[in-house]
Parts: sequence; structure tokens; C-alpha cells
Amino acid sequence: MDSVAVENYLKSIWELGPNDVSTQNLAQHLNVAPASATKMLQRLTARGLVSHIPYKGASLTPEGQRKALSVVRRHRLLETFLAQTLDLGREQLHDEAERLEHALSADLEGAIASYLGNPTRDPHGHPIPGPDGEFPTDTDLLLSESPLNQRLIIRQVPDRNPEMLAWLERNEIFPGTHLELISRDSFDGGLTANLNDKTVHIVSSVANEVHVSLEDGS
Amino acid sequence: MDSVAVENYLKSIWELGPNDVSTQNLAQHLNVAPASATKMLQRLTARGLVSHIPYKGASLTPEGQRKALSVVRRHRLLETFLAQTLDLGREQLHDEAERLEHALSADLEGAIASYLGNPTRDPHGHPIPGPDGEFPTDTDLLLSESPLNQRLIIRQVPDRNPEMLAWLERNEIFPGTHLELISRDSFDGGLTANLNDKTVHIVSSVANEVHVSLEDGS
DNA sequence: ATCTATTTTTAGCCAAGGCTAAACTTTTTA
DNA sequence: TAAAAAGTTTAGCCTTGGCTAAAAATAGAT
Repeated sequence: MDSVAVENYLKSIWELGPNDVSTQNLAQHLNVAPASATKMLQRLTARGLVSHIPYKGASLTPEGQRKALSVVRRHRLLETFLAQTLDLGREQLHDEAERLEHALSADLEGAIASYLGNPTRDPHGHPIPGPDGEFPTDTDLLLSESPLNQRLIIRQVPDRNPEMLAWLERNEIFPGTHLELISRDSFDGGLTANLNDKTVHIVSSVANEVHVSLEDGS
Repeated sequence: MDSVAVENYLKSIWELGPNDVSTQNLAQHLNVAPASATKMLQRLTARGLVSHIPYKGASLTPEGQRKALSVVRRHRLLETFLAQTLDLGREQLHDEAERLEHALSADLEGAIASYLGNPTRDPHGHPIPGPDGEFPTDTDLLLSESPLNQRLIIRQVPDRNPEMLAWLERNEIFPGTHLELISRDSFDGGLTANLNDKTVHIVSSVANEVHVSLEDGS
């Protein structure tokens, strides 16, 4: 059994990947000192879960990737389960799942998955990896790179930024919302969109975290 | 925040109490070496959660008791929640809750409790402590000490002994089951009971773990 | 091409929570 | 009541996963 710390490192490397992840980046993401991250990367490399090239960066081995995706699967299943049974706000879900994910047995994971009908998306729209570590191919577009004047559907919103999530929620932007981009500011990448007959301005930091699909695409 | 280990020690001392708990007893219950238990008892005493008299035994301080009951509350709420939403066997519940209990935030605990309507018993019939550490007074009788020839109702079955639980399940003995004791073997304390028109023999080790109430009592 | 700033790693420290072996109490038994 | 047995604690060690400060490597600027 992997410790909570090991699971969190693997998950973070996956989230920051798939390119080589820098020590600093990883340390910041996990709220630890860079020296701590270095040490852990060495341990994970020794265990064959990570390949770390000193002064270069780290990435997951196939084995490490499998384990990372298992954590992600548990996280997303838990978010879905909690959203469905209790009704917690989308902001609360992330934090709770973050703790519980490390305590979920394979059996319970299975029971939850089949209770939910083996969902492929969590409440934020994020794809849920399969039980054997397959990651569903994700054809969603970044909102920041989507075409103007086409009907779009929101597919994914971020889960680890409560302020951004609250803003999105206030503007009724969540998976399933329909919208159409009106204009894109060429200087700062800000967007103007039409959504439920209202006009919203979406700053680029937000547009980079939201995924959409074209209304006719699958 | 208390570590998983600290929470487990407190819970075990509570489960083995309220009399002074011996080092050996505690160590066995937690599957650690006696020396490890001694060291932890010293740390817990320093933190004011336990009062440990060397060579005598250990007991919980009021503060320690509050924390222990908080773990027990989380455990039993989780068992109830999992039993209600997924349908897991009674044997599986214990192990899953055992892991999850340490990862349950106060918020989620509250959400689960109110979703369940603030239950006072878990699926094994064990009383669920209140949010402020009150332990409901438990007037149930031990089956081994119950009178003969009276209609009884099963109230509590053990949760940490899968074999015993499976035997009980096979004989349809779980909270809510009605039965009547026919005779008690004065030598080994074994019981003969009438239950759903069948006669069952209940060995004393089982009768010591099952709680009942009289059919007319509350 | 060198000097400086940034990033990364190493070295050495700490606390938690395990372990075993040895020492010390307490209890039991002869 | 003394010797043996059982239980408990101490001493010393280990791993994990943090930290800081110092050293080393890389990247950037002059």
C-alpha cells in the first residue's frame, strides 16, 4: 500500500505533466519545500514509479502513471458519489474527495462505481479513468481556443480553485451550459460571450481552465 | 489535527475501557508491539489525552474521551451511510469505515448525519455518539445475561468479528430479530433459543457479544 | 565568455511511529 | 517468602516525510 504522501506526489506529477515536471513546480503544488520534493522524487525513482533526471525534471513511469490514475479515479468517483447522495456545493466536493481518496479500498471503489453506473465524468466534467488505468480520450477544446460565433457547450470546469469556481457558478457556467463566443480581445485574450441571453466577460485565466465542445460534436 | 495513529489509539482505549487498559491488551488490539504502545501512551499522556500510570494501565482523560467518541461517531455514521446508499454486507462495512473515519471532515460528518436524519444506531445496532461527544445511555442487556422464556429483540451485534457476524447472519440474528431463550447450560453458558420457529444453539462467546432488549421495554 | 541569478540538490536535523533486545516491576507459584 | 514467569518499560535503532542552510548546477545577462 502506498502512503498518502506517495499517492499525492504521483497525482501531482500527473496533474502537472505529461511534460517533465520541475522540482519547484511540484513542490509548490504540494506545499512542501523543494528539498523535500527532491528527496521524494529520488525515493519514487528507486521504487520505479517515477523517472527523475537530476536538474532536468521528473515524469511518471508506466507503473507510476497507473497508480496516479488510480488516485484520480478514486477522487473523481468520490466527487460524483458525494454530489449525488449528499448535496454539497461543487466547491466543497474537491476538498472532501482529496482526503477520502486515500482511504478508499478497491472493493468500495467498485461498489461506488457500479452504484453510479460507471460514470465517465465527475461533477466538474473531468473524465474518470477506468479501473485499469485507461484514460478516456478527451476531445474537448479549451474555451480560450474555441471559435467565435458557434454554439458551444461547457464540458469541464476546474475543481481546485474555489474562487474561480464560485465565479463560474455565479455566472451559471458549469458542465452543460450553452454559450457562444462573441469576441476575443487580441491583447489579453479576454472573451465576451453570450450565455442565457446575458453577456459575460471571461478573463483569459478562466478561459484557460474551462473546456467546451461544439454543440453538434459528440 | 490528530494523526491516524493517535485516533486509533484513543478509539482502542475507549473500546477496551472504561477500566484501566493494560499495555498488552492495547498492543494486541492495535497489532503493534507492547513497547510501541508504551511509547504512544507516554506521548498521549504528555498531550493530556490519556492518563497512564506506569505498570498500572491507561485511561482516557475527558479530552481524550471526547476525541475517541468523535472517532466512534464518524465510524458509525459512515457504516450507516454506506449501508444505506451502497448495499454492502454487514461484514464489509466495518473495514471500510475503519479507514474512512480518519478522513472525514466535520462538514462532511454533519452533512452525512443530517442526510441520515441524525440516526442514533448504526447497522449493527451500536449507539452513535452525538456531535458533542455525548454517549447515548445504553440500557440493552447482554444476551448471555437475559432471562429465559421472555420475548426478546436483538439490538446489537458485534462488528469486528467477521466469522461471528457471518454465523449470526446465517442464523438470521441481527438487529430487530425476535427470539426467546429456552434454556441455559449451567456449565458452559451456552444457550438454546427459539427464533423464527427454529431452535438455535448459541455458544457463550457469541451470547457475550449480542445485546437485546425485552419486547415490551423501549 | 564570464558573472550573476535562479533552480536544484546535498547535508544534516527533527518528530512520529514502528521494531527488538535488555532491564525492570509485578504477579504467581512453589 | 523466594524464585520464576509474565508484563512493562527503557534504550537504541529504523523509515518516512518534513524542514533549513549550504553547495552545486543551470540559465540568463552583460
